[in-house]
Amino acid sequence: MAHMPTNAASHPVIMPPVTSLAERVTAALAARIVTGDLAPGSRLPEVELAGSLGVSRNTVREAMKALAERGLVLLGHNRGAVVVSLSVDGVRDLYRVRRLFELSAIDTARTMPPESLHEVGAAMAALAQAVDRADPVPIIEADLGFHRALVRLHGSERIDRAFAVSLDELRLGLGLVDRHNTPLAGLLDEHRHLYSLLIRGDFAGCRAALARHLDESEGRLHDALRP
Amino acid sequence: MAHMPTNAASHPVIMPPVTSLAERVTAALAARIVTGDLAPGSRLPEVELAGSLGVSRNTVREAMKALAERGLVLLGHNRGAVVVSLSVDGVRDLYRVRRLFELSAIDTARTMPPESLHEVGAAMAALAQAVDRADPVPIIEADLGFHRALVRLHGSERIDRAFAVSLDELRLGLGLVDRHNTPLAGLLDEHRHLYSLLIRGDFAGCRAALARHLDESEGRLHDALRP
DNA sequence: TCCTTGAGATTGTTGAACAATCTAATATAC
DNA sequence: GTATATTAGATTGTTCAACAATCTCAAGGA
Repeated sequence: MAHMPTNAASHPVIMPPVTSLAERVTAALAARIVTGDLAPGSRLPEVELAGSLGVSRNTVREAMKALAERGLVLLGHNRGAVVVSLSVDGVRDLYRVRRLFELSAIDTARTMPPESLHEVGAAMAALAQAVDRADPVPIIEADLGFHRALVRLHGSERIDRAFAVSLDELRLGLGLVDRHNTPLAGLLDEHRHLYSLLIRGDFAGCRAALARHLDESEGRLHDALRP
Repeated sequence: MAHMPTNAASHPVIMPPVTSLAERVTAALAARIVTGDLAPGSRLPEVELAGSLGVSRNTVREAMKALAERGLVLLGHNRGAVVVSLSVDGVRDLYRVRRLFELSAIDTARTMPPESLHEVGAAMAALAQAVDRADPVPIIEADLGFHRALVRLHGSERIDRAFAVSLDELRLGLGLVDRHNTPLAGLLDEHRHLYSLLIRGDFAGCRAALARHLDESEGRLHDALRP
């Protein structure tokens, strides 16, 4: 029983070896939020969730705190948690963050050995595969994965963490956009273009293309927020 | 009793109107950590803290989670919380974050009306005043305040929040540096120089000077970590 | 119409309890 | 004597039940 080989060495830090119950609840609620199962503006009563999830109210409470840190719910004193609803200002702010993290990442690639880009390449391949299957959720995930790979070029664990927070909010937004008007082929081509510019070493071109890509993405999100 | 004018309008969002107990515990522990009262590497037993603070273990637990999010303690499954000890790599990473947030902030100032810089000016004045009183803790606070004001030029609430996380860790580090070798006058002059370049509109010069400032600051921190 | 005044619901916080896990000292085997 | 097992104690993870504080909202009175 106790001789099971710990795969910590072979699998450095992919999935946390032990996930606390609160973390799993956090993940479950986060998933329901980003898929729209829990609509923006919904209240999240602790007792009800505790009952339906089969965990204690304290555990739900811990999850709420975590979700609030990730920007997925708003917490008010004695007012409970509410699923965030992206505002126009919020989207604008979110894309300020994206531009800061992603455009600067391209700059860091200038002084890096080409093999540092392999993670971006892997993310690119994953995106192509996801688009091929035409399943919306994995596509969103792969899209975000590509941009996360870009930000990883910074080589900073703290920058990754900070960007991850915004990624959660962004995931929430992309769920609204790609439901109806999905320019799938265009999406794949755009990312392929960004990647080719990057590995070709045309950093200025890549930066400009990425800036355009973000502008358009922000525009689509604003449109999806309008009705 | 109920007619007390709510000063929410006159005092927008300075201090949270109601601070939950867990938040106050978090603040208290954070203060003890950054002042060195709780040394790096110290374990933080929940029951002991709950007893000494006169709160329940659950509340301490919530505070731990919050401190972990702010990077002030490390949390391990079934292993409790430990005060972080800044490593050489950690400092290097921390300054990557500072460069990303602060240098880019100067760039945003290019396209902003000059009056947007008044917050930086206020922070500058506060720093001068703190240095005048020669009290170490307020000086550190004012130093950080200046750089936070810089980052605020982004005009992004999310960027502010992300930077605030790093500020907590940085505060921890600066507490180590400024204890013994305090080039007080130099510190004030450097910041005055940065500010004058900024309001003069010499953005390229300011960017370069800030880069140097950060390099030196990082160097001092690495030296303080050596013994 | 506006303000008060409730009752009901929800959150904030506590205390105690038990299971799971870690830590370290002890005992055992070689 | 060193190394491995074993055990006991301490600490954390999680749950439950209760009470106080606060919010919400509807009913009633000025």
